[in-house]
Amino acid sequence: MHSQETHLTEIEIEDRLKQHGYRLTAPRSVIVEAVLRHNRPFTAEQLVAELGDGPDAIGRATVYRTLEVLASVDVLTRIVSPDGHPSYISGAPGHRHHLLCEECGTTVTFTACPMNDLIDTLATDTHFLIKDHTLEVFGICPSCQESRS
Amino acid sequence: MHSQETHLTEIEIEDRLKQHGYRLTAPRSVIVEAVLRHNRPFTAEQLVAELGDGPDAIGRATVYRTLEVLASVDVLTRIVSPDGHPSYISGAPGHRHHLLCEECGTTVTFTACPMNDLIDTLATDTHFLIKDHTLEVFGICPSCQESRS
DNA sequence: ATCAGTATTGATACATGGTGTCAATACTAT
DNA sequence: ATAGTATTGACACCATGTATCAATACTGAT
Ligand SMILES: [Mn+2]
Ligand SMILES: [Mn+2]
Ligand SMILES: [Zn+2]
Ligand SMILES: [Zn+2]
Repeated sequence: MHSQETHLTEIEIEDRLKQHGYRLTAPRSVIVEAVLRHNRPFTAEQLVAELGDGPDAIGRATVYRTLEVLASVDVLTRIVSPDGHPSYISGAPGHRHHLLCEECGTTVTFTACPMNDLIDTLATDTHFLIKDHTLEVFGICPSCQESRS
Repeated sequence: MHSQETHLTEIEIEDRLKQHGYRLTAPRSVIVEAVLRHNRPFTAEQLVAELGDGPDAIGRATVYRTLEVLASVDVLTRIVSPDGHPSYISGAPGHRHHLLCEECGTTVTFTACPMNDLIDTLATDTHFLIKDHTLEVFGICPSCQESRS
């Protein structure tokens, strides 16, 4: 099966931060909660807008830094769309790719990676040392297909 | 074979522009020549720096617009690296992907696309209408591997 | 519980990369 | 040669992200 609904809980994520040597702070908790409220890709600016106002406002820089941290700990994937606008998708740690709806942002995560064979071929053919790859798939989700016709 | 050295000539590119209804202008010719001088990924700003000075300086906006045009005509691939910085790679039109050296930018273009099978599976599994995909591979080229040890 | 050391925060200023406007100019088809 | 329109480029502007740095808040050790 491709789809994979598993998300870590807030506590699991905060443990993970600690395990990686990060401190547990109030702003980070707030950001983690906000991240978990999203089940679609969101931008850093969206989060800034959500959290950057009111009495316990969180600074723009902190939001950006924390998103980086969460990505480095692998509970967040930073995905750069072809038009160059980066967005974040939360999910369980591990190698994963995404199928995104271009209209509404609905995301299907899949862990099947078709690259393994190709990588071997490329390595022997080119003598490159392969380190990494990006792979994202774009389309229209069933619901958006309907509301089109 | 994966590697594919084919590049269009300046004249072929300009014909292609005409065929797509674009006018042939002096700035565009200059930009096409500049693009063809690069055999590695380059950024828009690099080109602005190369062409934005001197007597026949080309405006920043024109450089950006022309790169867009060339990409839309498929003689240029705009590739957004994971850190979000876009760069351009010239090449012959058609479906293609790239293997890039993270150190020196050396690029191997390949037309073998491992996505076809996966796309079918994803489509039947998720009922998405698949439109597009991005796939880029990163590594270290043989020459840069040597100069490391 | 207190403390010292240090990671983190957030205000601010700055940098980068890219876009919208619009009058002037240059193509191109006729 | 001309008319019509695509293109140019100066300019101002915006959006996204980063460096700095003094103030604050964690954390582990005592
Ligand atoms: Mn993969
Ligand atoms: Mn492909
Ligand atoms: Zn949709
Ligand atoms: Zn290299």
